[in-house]
Amino acid sequence: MLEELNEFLNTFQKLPREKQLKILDAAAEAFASKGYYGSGIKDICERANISNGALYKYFLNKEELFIAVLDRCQQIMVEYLYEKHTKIESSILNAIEEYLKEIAEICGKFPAYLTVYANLGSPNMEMFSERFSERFKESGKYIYEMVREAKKRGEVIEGIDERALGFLIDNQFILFLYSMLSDYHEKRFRSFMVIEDEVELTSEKKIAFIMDSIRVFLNNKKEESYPVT
Amino acid sequence: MLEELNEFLNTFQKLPREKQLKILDAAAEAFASKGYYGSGIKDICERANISNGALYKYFLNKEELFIAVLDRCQQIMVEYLYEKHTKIESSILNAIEEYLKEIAEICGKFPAYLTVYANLGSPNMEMFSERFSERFKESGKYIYEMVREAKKRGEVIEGIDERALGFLIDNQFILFLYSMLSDYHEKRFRSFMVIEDEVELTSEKKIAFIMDSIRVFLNNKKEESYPVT
Amino acid sequence: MLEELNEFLNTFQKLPREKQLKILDAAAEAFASKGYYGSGIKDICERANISNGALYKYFLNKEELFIAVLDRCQQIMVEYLYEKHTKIESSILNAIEEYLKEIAEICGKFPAYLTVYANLGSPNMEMFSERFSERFKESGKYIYEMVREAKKRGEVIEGIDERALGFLIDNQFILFLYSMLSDYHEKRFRSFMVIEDEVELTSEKKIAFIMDSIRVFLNNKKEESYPVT
Amino acid sequence: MLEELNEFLNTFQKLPREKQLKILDAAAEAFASKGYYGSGIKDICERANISNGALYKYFLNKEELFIAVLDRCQQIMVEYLYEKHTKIESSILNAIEEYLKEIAEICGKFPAYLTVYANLGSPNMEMFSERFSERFKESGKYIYEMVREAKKRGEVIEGIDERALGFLIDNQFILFLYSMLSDYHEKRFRSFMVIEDEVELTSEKKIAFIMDSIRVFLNNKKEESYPVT
DNA sequence: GATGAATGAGTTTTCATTCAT
DNA sequence: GATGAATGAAAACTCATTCAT
Repeated sequence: MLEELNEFLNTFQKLPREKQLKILDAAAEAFASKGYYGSGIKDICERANISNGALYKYFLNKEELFIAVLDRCQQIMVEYLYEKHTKIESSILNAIEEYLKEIAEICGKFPAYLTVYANLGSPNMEMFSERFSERFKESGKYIYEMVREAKKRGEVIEGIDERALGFLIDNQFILFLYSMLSDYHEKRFRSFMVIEDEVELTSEKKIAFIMDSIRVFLNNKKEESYPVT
Repeated sequence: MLEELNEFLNTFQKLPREKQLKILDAAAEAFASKGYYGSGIKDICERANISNGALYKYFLNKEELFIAVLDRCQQIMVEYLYEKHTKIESSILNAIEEYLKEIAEICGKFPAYLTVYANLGSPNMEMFSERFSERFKESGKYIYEMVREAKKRGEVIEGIDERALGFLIDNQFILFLYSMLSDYHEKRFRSFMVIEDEVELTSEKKIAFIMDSIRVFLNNKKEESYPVT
Repeated sequence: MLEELNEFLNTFQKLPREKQLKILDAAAEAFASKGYYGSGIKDICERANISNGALYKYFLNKEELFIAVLDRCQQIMVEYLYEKHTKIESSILNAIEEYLKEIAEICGKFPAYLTVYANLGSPNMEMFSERFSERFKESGKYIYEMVREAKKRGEVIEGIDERALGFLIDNQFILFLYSMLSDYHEKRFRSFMVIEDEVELTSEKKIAFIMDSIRVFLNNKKEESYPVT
Repeated sequence: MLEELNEFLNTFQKLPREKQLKILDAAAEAFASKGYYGSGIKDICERANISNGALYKYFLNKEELFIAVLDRCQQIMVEYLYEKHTKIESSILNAIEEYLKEIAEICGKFPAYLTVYANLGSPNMEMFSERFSERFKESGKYIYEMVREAKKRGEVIEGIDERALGFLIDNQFILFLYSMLSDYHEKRFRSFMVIEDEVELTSEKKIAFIMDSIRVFLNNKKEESYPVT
C-alpha cells in the first residue's frame, strides 16, 4: 500500500513544480468553494488543464489528492507564518500584531488553501484532521513560548497562566482567520464591531479591534483606541 | 411558491411531534457526521425509519430538509441557551461560567444539531448561512449587554472597550463549543492545556481553563488556579 | 376481473353526472396536454378537485381512467358528429361542408377530448387503439354511404370508385381535424395555403380551401374560389 | 451553452458511424414504441449495448438524445425521399406513384424513425415540433411545384387551384405514411378498402387504391381499377 | 365512501474510478 | 506517461398505487 502510494507520489513529484502547483491550486480552489464532497474531479482537472486520467496517475484517489492539498496548506502555513515568527524580536504586543497582519496577508495570497485548512475543523472532516493533529501542537507551542518570554520580560499582567493566555490569544488568531474566509464569521465580527453592511470592514480595522482587547491584559495603557464608526 | 412550501410543511406539521423529531434527529445526525453534500436521503430515511417517498411529502427537497434542521438548531439554541440567560443575576464571572456549562450541557444533549449549526461557518455553507445571519446578532448583543452591565458595576478592568471585550469572551465561547464537537478543536485545546491523549479531558477542566484567563481582566484575583496535570 | 371492473364503474356511475364529467374533463385536459405517460394522477385529481384515493375508488388504475376518457370521446363524436349527419338532406357538397363546420365546432367545444382521440392514432397508443378499432368502421361506412348516394344522384364525377373517393374525402376531414388540434398540422396547413404566421388562419378559411379541391371532382364548376392572401 | 452542447456532440461524432447509428437506432425504436415520456434511458442503453453513463457523455440529456433522433429522421427523409424526387421526369401520376412507393420503402427500412417523425404531430410533442416546423415547408413546396408543372403540361383537370390540389395529394401521402406505421390508421385504411382482417393488406394494394382516386382529377381515364377483394 | 399520507420501485442524471489506445 | 471515453453504482427525486383512519 505504501509502495503504491509512493508510486503515485513519485509520478507527481517528477512533474515540473509549476505544473504541480497548478494542479494543487486548482484542487484547493474547488475544495474551498464547494467542500470535499461537493467538488468533482472533472471540475478540478479542467481548472488545472490536465486530463481526467492524468490526475489518477498522480494521486491514488480523491482522498489522496485532498491530502496533498492539505500538505500544501501546511507548507504555506509553515513557510509564511511559523517560520517568519520563530524569533520574537520586539515586544509581544508587536509580535501579535505582526502575526495578525501576516494572517491577513496569507489569506489574501492563498485564500483557497487557507479556507481548506480552516475547514479541517469542521466535524465531518475528522477523517482528514486526524492526520494533521500532530502539527497543531506546533502552533500552540510557539504561542506559549511567546507568552512565556513576554511574562519573563514583565510584559504580561500578573497572575495569569501562560497557557490560558496563550490559548486566549490563539483564539483571537483563529477567529480572525475564520473571519477572513467565511461570510458567517465575517458577519459575526461586524456584529460585535457594530459596523453596517455597507461600510467596508478592512483587516486593519479588525486587527485594531482585536489589539484593543489584548492590550489590556498585557499591562499596557491603551494608546490609541479602535475608532468608533 | 410559498403556498407550495406550505403544502409540504403542513404535511410535516401534522405529524405527531415525536415523529417529527425522529426525522429531524435522523437528518441532523447524518448532516453532522457527513456534512450536507456527503449525506444521502436514503440514509436519512433509514435512520428515521420512514420511506424515501415520505420524506418528499414533508420537504420539497434536501435543501429544505436541511433548513428545517437548521431551524430546529435555532430553536434549541434559543430555548436552552439564550432564554435561560436573558437575566444576569449574579456577577459576570458567574454568568460566563454558567453559560459555558450550558454550552457543555446542550452539546451533550444535542451534539448533532450543535454540530450542524457550528458547521454553518464553513465557507461552502454560505448558501445556508445567509438565511441565518440575522440571528447571530442576537447572541452578540446579549454578550455586549452583559459586559456593559458588568462594567457599570465595576466588575471589569478599566480602559477596556465593551465591544472588544464582548468579542473576546464570545470567541472563548465559540471555540469551547467547537472543541466539544470537533476532534480538531478538541486536540487544539489539549495542546494548549498540555494534556496527554490518554487523560480524559472533561468539559469541567476546559471551563476551568478558560475561566482562568477571563478572570484576569475582570479585575479578580485568581483564587484557585487551573491544576496542572 | 370483469366483476372487479364493474365494481369500480358502478361507484363512478353512482356519482352525479356533473361530478363524473368534471373528473373526465380534468383527465382529458391532462392527457391532451401532456400525453398518457406525461400526465400524473395527482395533477388530474387536483384539476378535478377530488382526493387521490377517490380516483382509485372510481377506476382500477390510470389505464382504465384513460379508457373512460376515450369512451367519453366516442360519446361526443357520436352525439355531435355522427348522429347529426345520418341523413344527407342536401347535396354532398353541402354535406361535406357541414361536416367540416361541425368538426370545427366540436374542436372548439371539446378540444381536450378531441385531442386525446386524435392521439389514438399515434403508434405508441396501440395498446388503447385496439379497443376502439371497431368503431372507426362506422365513420368510414357513413362517408361511403354518402358518396354512394351522391353518385346515384349524379353529383360525382364519372369513373371514380366510391370507396376511394370516400377515403380521399375522409382524409381531408382527418387532417382538418388534426390541424385544429396540433401545431404541427396547423403549420403544414399554413404552408400549403401560403399564409404568413402573423395572419390569422380561421377554420372558415381552411374549410374554403378544402372545399375548393373537393368541388372539382364532384363535377361542379368552381363558383367562388378560395381567396388568395 | 452552445459550447457545452458541442462538447457532447463531439464525443458522439467521434464514434465510428456504425456505433452512432446503433445508438440512434436503439433510441428511435424505444421512442417509437413507447413515446418520449414512456421510454427510459436504461432501456435505450441496453438496446444500444452501451453503459448508462456513456449515453450522458454523448448527449446532454434525454431531450437532446431525442432531438438527435429527430435529426436522423430528417436526414433519412431528405436522403431517401426528397432528394430522390427533386426532378420530375415523367408524368405527375408516375411521380406520385413513385413517391408512394418510396414512402413504403423507407417505412420498411426505417420504421422506427418514421414513427418518431410521424409522432411529432401529436399535440404533446409541440416542444419538439417547433424546432422542425421550418422543414415541413420544404415538402409542401416540392409537391406544389410538381402540381404546377403538371398543370402547365395539361396533366391536371381544369379549374383546380394548385395549392389546394397539392394539399389534397399531400394528405394522401401523409395518411398513407401513417397507415404504414400505426395500427389505427392501418385499420382505417382497411375499413375504407373493405378488406377483412385476415387478408393481408400490402402497400401495393394501398397504393393502387390511392392512385385510383387521384387519377380522376388528373384528367386520366381509369385504365385498370383497383381490384375488389 | 372518502381522504390523503405512505410506499418503494422506478426515473433521470452524476461522478469517482478504470482502461484501451 | 497521457488521454479521454467508458463504466456502473449511487444520487436526488417522482409517481402510480395502497391503506389506515
